[in-house]
Amino acid sequence: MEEVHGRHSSGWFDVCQHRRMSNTRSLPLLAPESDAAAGPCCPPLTERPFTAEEAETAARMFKALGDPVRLRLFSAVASHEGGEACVCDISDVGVSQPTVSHHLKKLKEAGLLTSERRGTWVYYRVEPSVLSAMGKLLTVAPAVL
Amino acid sequence: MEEVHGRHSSGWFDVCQHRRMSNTRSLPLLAPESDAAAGPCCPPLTERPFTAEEAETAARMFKALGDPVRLRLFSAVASHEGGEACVCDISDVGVSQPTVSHHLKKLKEAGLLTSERRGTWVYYRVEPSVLSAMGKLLTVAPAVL
DNA sequence: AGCTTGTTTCGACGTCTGTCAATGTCTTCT
DNA sequence: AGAAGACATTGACAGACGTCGAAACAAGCT
Repeated sequence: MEEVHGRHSSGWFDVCQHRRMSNTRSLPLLAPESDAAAGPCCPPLTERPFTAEEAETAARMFKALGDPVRLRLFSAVASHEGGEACVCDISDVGVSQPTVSHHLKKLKEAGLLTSERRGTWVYYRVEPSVLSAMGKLLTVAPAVL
Repeated sequence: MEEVHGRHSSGWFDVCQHRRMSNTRSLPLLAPESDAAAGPCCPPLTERPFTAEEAETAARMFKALGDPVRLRLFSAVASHEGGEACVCDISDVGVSQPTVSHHLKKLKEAGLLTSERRGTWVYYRVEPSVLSAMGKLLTVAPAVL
């Protein structure tokens, strides 16, 4: 058996790689649909003091990324080819597999990831609108001072 | 007694307002100095999977902003004129004064704020290098997919 | 049908976190 | 010196959180 890369049994990896190009749909960058956490949440942090509601919303996203394991998982998904990854490809973060699942669920609840089951595997994708929203949040206004 | 805005005794508020315009210095937007938590911590989230160390570092910052009260405090400081504010000007976030102090300490420990005592009051400033570092973190690479 | 593999859910445990009242420290004013 | 105001620290407590093993669920394979 040619052991390719670690603790997984042979066979499933190529399948994962093979399935990779099945979604060429462009992600809805600014589609404000039903999802609550996503979308146009808040102004830049430096523009004006946040209201209680804005802070509640934005803090949810920051909190989701405030755990090292979650951050690694999120980064792994975000940097994966096609912008998606199956759990088996990213669960090498030093914690048990149920814990990985728990964190992925948290990221999903925070609106940062979406999941889809295709056959045996579950694929996670980043929600790009949220990413850009958070980027805007941290935009330092050029000529504020 | 003219109850102005809640649970604070009268008198100190207007004094704070008066002190407010005493600093017109422009903030060093990209001064990379000695501070440990700040500076070049991590690549963009979408570039490659974070290592354990990178995740640990970046998660600390996200975690610090992962609380609504802290986020309001940080936003209040960041959006204040001159980029700094005394505690008395931003402590109207619905929690007790010790709790405000506790959160400001957390933000300071995370490297997001610095504090300086001037006379009776303590002024908090944002650490701009950290802000821009977090902004870069959330940069979505243009042509990744 | 049974077995195997990938993933989620459940239940429990210890730790961390946000909150407050009470107290302490530092500074200014009288 | 004494009093008062601004802010920090301490101690305590309830709730949230991260973690795991065990069990459940889902899909493919023999």
